[in-house]
Formats: sequence, C-alpha cells, structure tokens
Amino acid sequence: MAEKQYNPKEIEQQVQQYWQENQSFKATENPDQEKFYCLSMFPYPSGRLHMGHVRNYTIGDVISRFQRMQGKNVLQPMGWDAFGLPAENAAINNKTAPAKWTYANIDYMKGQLASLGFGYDWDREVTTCKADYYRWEQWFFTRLYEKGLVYKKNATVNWDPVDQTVLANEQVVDGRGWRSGALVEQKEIPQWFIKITDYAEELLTDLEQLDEWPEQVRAMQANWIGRSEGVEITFDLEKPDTELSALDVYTTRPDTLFGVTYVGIAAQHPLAEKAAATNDAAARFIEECKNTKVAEAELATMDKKGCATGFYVIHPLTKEKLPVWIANFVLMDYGSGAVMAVPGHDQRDWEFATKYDLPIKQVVEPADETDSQCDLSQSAYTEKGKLINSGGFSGLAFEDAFDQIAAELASLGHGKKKVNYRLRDWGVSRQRYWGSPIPMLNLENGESVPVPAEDLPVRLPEDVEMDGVTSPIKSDPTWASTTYQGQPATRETDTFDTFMESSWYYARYSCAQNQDAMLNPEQANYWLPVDQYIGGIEHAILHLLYSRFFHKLLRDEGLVKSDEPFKRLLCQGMVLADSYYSEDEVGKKTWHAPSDVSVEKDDKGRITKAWLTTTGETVTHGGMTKMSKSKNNGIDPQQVIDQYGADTVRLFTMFAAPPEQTLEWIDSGVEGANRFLRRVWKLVQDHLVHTDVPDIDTSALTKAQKDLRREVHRTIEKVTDDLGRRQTFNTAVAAVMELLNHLQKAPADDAQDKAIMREAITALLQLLNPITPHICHDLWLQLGHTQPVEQSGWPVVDKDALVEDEKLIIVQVNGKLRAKITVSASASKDEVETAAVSHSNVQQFTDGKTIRKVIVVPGKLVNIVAN
RNA sequence: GCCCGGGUGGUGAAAUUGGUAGACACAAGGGAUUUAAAAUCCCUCGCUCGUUAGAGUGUGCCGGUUCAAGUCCGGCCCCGGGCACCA
Repeated sequence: MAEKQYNPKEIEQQVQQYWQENQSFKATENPDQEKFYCLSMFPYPSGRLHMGHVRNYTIGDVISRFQRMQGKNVLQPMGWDAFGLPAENAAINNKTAPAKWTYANIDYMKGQLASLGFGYDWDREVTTCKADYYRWEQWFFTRLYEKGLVYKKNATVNWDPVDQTVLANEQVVDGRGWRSGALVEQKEIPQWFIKITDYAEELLTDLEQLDEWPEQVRAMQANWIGRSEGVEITFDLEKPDTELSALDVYTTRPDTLFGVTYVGIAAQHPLAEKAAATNDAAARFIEECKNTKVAEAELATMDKKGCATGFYVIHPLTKEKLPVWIANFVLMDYGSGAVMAVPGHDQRDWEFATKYDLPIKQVVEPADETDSQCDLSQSAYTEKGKLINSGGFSGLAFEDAFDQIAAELASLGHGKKKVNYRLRDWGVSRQRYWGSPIPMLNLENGESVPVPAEDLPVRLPEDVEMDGVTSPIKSDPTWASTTYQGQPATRETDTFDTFMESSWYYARYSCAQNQDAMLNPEQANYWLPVDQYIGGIEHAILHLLYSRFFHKLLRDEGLVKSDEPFKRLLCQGMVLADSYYSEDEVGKKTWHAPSDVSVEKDDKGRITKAWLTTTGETVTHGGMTKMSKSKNNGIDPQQVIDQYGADTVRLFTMFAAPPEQTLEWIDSGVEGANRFLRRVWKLVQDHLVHTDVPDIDTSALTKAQKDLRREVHRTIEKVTDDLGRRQTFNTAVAAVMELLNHLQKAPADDAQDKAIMREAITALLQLLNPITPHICHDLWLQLGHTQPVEQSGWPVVDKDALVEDEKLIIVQVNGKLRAKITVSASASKDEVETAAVSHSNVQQFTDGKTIRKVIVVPGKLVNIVAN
C-alpha cells in the first residue's frame, strides 16, 4: 500500500484555504465566554517580512492557538504602522509617492503573513496612514488640548544648514547631514508637547501592577521615569536686572550645598545669550556647542567643556560670590537649564573643575574611618557621609542635613523640597510629510487653536512628489491656507511623531471599523486589556511607555475602564545570521548575502573557508550578527517557506532558542526541523495501517506499556506548562521530540500497544498544533476525525498514568555523585538511607571515615557527609 | 557615560524552588541499507586518564555562603540592547 507523502506546499495551501472559507479566526464579542486578546506589535510595511517579524508573529500565533484550544474566545488582530521616515526615502529613491509605496508593501506583506498560516481576524485590520484611523488621533489631540494637556514650546532639533531641513538622529552620520554632508547644528523651533509628566507618578506606581511583565522592562521604565527627591535652590545673580534676577537649580544632594564652587548653565540659557553679547569667548563657545547631535548618548560621552560667562551668583547661605560657567553637558530641555556644581562630591563637576582650575571644596567626609577612602586630589568623594565645613550643619548625616538645609533655604525664600522626574514631556511635532497632520490652526494674531471637530480629519494629500528636502505640505501654500470662524488661518504643517499612532492601535482593534467614534466603550472594555503582548525588547521604553500613557488618557476620557493596556508582556530576541564580507585595497568592506556564499567546515563544524559561489572569490566570515541591510545578511523568509513550508519555518523558529534570547538562523537547523515533521508524518502513516485499534484498558497494561503511557502524560503536562505559564516554546518542542523518539521505538504487538499509540498520536497532534498547525490539521483528519484539531480541545493529563512504582535516587558522598539506586516509591526515609549507605561504590568512599550526617531529599537524592 | 540584559561541549541550547551539568537538536566520526547517490536507520560524542568498572576535572574570571552552587552573595572581565526625531 502506497503511503501518502508529506507535501507541505500542497497541504498548507489546502489548510489555509479551509481557515479562510470557515472564517476560523473571526473574533466576536461574547460575554459568556472568557476572552483572550493576543497581540503582536504591528509591522512597519517596509516591503517584505523579515525574520524578526516571522519570529514575533509565530510566537503570537502559537499563544493564540494554544489559548483557543483551551476554550478561550481569542482575538488576534493585525495591522500596519504605516507612517514613517522610510516611506519618504523609498519614495524619493523610486520616484513614487509614499502612500503608493506603502499600500503596495501592505498588499505584498499581507500575502506573506497568510502563507505562514497566522490566524488573524482581518476584519479588524488597522492601517495608520488612512484617515479613518488618524482622524481619531487628531480628534483626541484636540480633546487633550482642551484639557490643558497640550502646549507649545521651543525645543532643539538637528538642523541641516545646507538643505534647510530638520534631520532625525538617524539622518545624522558622524555629526553631518546624510544627504548634504553639512555639519549639523542645533536649532530651536516651536513644537507641540503632550504633558506625560503629569502622569509620571502614576506611570511609575502602576508598574507594580504589571507583575506579568519582564522585570528588566519594568526596571528600565522606572529608571526612565527617574523619580528623585531633592531641593530646588535659588541663586541670586550678583547684578540682577529686570529680565533675570536669579538662577534656579535642582539637586538631590542639598547636603553638599556648602561645597558649591560654581554654577553651570546650558549654552541656550538666556544668561548665556546675554554673556555672548559682550563676551567673544562665550559667543564662540555657544556657537561650538551648536555642533552636536541632539542625543543623550552624544552628550554623555563627549568631552566636557565650558566657558566662563563673567557673571556671578550669590550663594544663598554663605553669601559667597560664585562664577557662572556655560557647560556643554547641561541640557536646556531638562530641568531649569542650570546646575550647581560641587566638584568635591560629584565626579563630573570634579573633572570640569580640574580641567578649568576651579576650586574643589570638601564638605562631606566618610561617616566612620572604616568606610571607603576620600582623597579629593584623585577623584570626587560621592558617598553620603558626615558634613564638615558646612557652618551650623557640620556634623550632620545625610538625612538630617538634607532636611535642615532645605528648611533653612525655605525660611530664606531661596529653596523648597521638590520631587523631580527625569521623564520629559513628549514632543510630538515632526517636520516631515508622511505622518498625520497636527490638527492645529495658526491665526493672524499669533494664537493657535485646534481644528474644530466637525472639520476633522485634516487629510494628508497622498498624491505628491517628494523633492527629498521639504515636506510637500510645507512647500504647497494652498494646502495650509484655510479659515477659522471667518478669519484667515494657516494649518500647522508639522505632522505627529509616529509613536502617536502606535500608542493606541491596540485599542482600535476592538472596533476597527467604527466610523462614529474613536472607540466603542462596550467593545473596547470587552477585549481590553490585551492579555498577551509580544514584541521586540527595543520597544521596552518608548513605545511601551507612550502606550501606557495613552491608555490612561483614554481612561480619563471615559473610553476605557482599565488602568493598563497590556497585562502580560513577552519581549522576543533578535534574529542573527552568518555574515560575509570582502575588503578592497583601502579596507572598504563589501557585505555578501549568505545565499551567495559557499563554505567549507572543519570536523568541528567551524568555517575554515568561504567563497562566492558564482565567482569563487574568497570572502571573510564576519561571524553571527543581527540580520540587517547594512550587513546584507537578511534571510528572506519567503525562500525558506517555498523550500520547506511554513510549518518547518515556524517549528525551527520556536525550537532554536528560548523566545527572549537571540536566535541564530542555521540552514542545517531548519533541515532538522523539517526532518522531525517528516518523522511525525511517518509515525502517523505507519499507525494508520492498523484498523483494529481498541480503547485503552488501563488495568491490563504491562510495565513497558505503563512506562510509555507515563511518557505521554508527562509530555502533556510539560508542554501545557511550557506553552502557558513558562512560555518556553523551545523546551515544549524538545519534549514532543523526546516523546516521538519513544513512540518510534514502541512495539505494535498487541491491541493495547496500538491503543496507547492512538492515544499518544492524538495528544501529540494536539500539542504540536499551535506550533505547526497545517500538518496537524491534515494528519488529524487522516486519523478519521470530522472536526478540525483546533476545535478538539486540549489534551488532559491522566494523573493515574503519572504514578511511578519505583524511584531513581541519586547517591552522593560529600556532594559528589557516587551511585544511582532504584527504590520502591513507598520506601521510607530510613530504607532509602540504608540502601544508599550499603551501595558498594558508596562503601568505597566512606570506608575508614565517619559518617557525620546523611541528608535525604525524598524521591530524589541522598547526600552522605563523611570525613 | 547612564540604564537593562547575557556569558554552560565543536554549535544552538536544557537543568522550572539550591539537589544527577549538557535533555532536545545541529555538526562531526563510525556502521547498516543502496549498482551509486539522496533519503532512512543504528552506534559514539565536554575534557584528561583508564580495556571495562570507574577516577579526576569542568558552567567567563577571582573570592564567599552551604551537606550540596550553572543557580545565592561580593568584586572584576567581555559581549549585546536602549538613551527621547529609526520603528
């Protein structure tokens, strides 16, 4: 009899068609059924799916299918984060419009998602660049404006003086504009901000609720919000004028106040500008400060430089005269743009003071002699200790010094205790075209007003030409020209940060087609919060923080009831692949696609030689690196799907590494995954030969049959735990592989052998179905079932099958493994101990020694301590 | 620079609550089958010594706690992610 062959291409197409025809993944609100909302971060429609997407969405699909089989009402939607910079670049390069390019990409990628067998409810698709989506974002922004949560202020951007345009950090390469090559300058322009700092405290305290988030993400967010308790201190200017009479600084170390020897201000500070008017050195220094990129890493690693302003302030307690310096590491956008400098007790201030020969004064000493040393000629002493040289406060420890100095300052009207956050308000203005227009109008009197609700949406024109420099809506004056209450007005031509769209899409899926409102509270509150969110760790701070913020804004608008958007979070790791390059005479590297390279390996599997398959040119192996355009080492998922099928891709992706870790893409590993599926197929085909399979009679099993059945139920128990609680999909697959190894060796001699095999195969297909749904669907029907496997429920562990008659006990002497013994499961502690001590190998190691202690871990281990 | 991770055989990894280090795979080597190849099946596989039994040793480095440490504590080294306009 000819066995049916495993033909993934054929069955995957059939099965996908079945799902489509039966609308298998359509999600409908049903208050009587427990819901499960499983969400993967939506992709940017860049053109083709990359392996990072495949990994992300496979994890989501596995969880969704697992939950569905467990009886939940599962919603798994998909959409497109469609606004962004790459579309503008592609449009310029391909002489097309960003919209056209984006929609074509969406079409193609949608087909790719289908070919991987992901079960999405496409009726809820969200595309952020469509007006039916961003109109609600615009509406919500105007609501926030009316609530006083939106304001306009000047903020610094990267400015390309040649192209006369604002650059993203990504567009600044080695301090120069990526197209013009011009040195980038800092420039201040008016921009819109949303007051996320109003929610800083809640965003911080609610992290405690998120007990199903990775600890590291919560820690990163807490540090980002950066709550600190300190004192705001006023330093009066020596020569006050009407515009400026004092500098406010914030410090968490008021105990070091007597050690202040100078005050630092940002280059953009009004006092710095005043200094520049009369002081050439200061003017030159301020110019120089403009030539840096606007990024924290940049500021933190650059050389600390400064310039004296010639201005002085008065110390609020000692009345000393202190110089004011412009310092390139002080940020105007953060705090008040001024800091007090304590070189004796702050390392950065110490380095600055040493460089510019400013005084260093010790005002704190170690609390007791045994503490760390303190030598201010070598470095600052930054520990909290006991105050010295601090007038009436000398001798106090940190806490008392903090309180008493704060009280003294308050009584003098020169300071007060203040809680501060590192978190800054969210600047949402972008000077780019491909984004949602910001729905604000500028009136002739200089006032800004929101676009009235009945005039929304403000549509972004899609049929445009990109010149590579200026946004089409900025260069077309007719677009901006409009009226407001009969008065002439111009539209805001900046667009929203794309984080705006990705901050609420998860909620819109609950009612994606709703044309009447941003959200339908009934639907939103049925599905929200998201039960499981999956995405890359690179989003751990910004996207996840903005989404949490937006959810609280939605709640305060009465649109949702919950406090947090995402109950459980999984951050998957990156996907790596081998990289290969060749170098020319000047050392310029050319990266070659792995598919173009042939390799030779030694007997340990290490690459000894690599060359271009077509030309034979020798290339260098650049190691395993993140799949990227720059290294040209992206593996196209489509090629792998075409060669092995979606199930193999999904299986390899889940098996090769735990989800949070990096995953190395190895061709031979993919073949191994395919080999496993063929073995599953063959096992089922071999079993299908038997037409006379009875039910299991648990009372009539031999020891070998009981052992095999125990393996089956152990596997069910482990896979259930691995897919649900632990989310270690790699070990779930390993457990099923282990079971298959047992089943392949199992006899089919008597009726009960076949009955156990039937039970085992049934469970195996159910366990594997979330990961490789196509092959499981097909084999399930071959077994004679009429309902599809995803509706068959989840296999149940038979506790009786797990019971063991005998236990394997590890015997150690002084912590070293010396014997393994098998004892009856009912053996007492003493019996186990006696058996262990009397074992011949154990005797050898205890001979001539005294047994001091015997530790017995029931059912597991005996450790004999002897000397 | 700051914040957060990670480091275990030739390789990816496993060890869930402190209790057998290396499950499951990949690669490699040996064998069976085959006219041959592919596919498939069987065996070996951390390192050193040993014919076997077994012994010693081993989870980035140094030190500590414990009957017992990959796991807990202290210090260090290296690699990766994020740092507010890439998404």
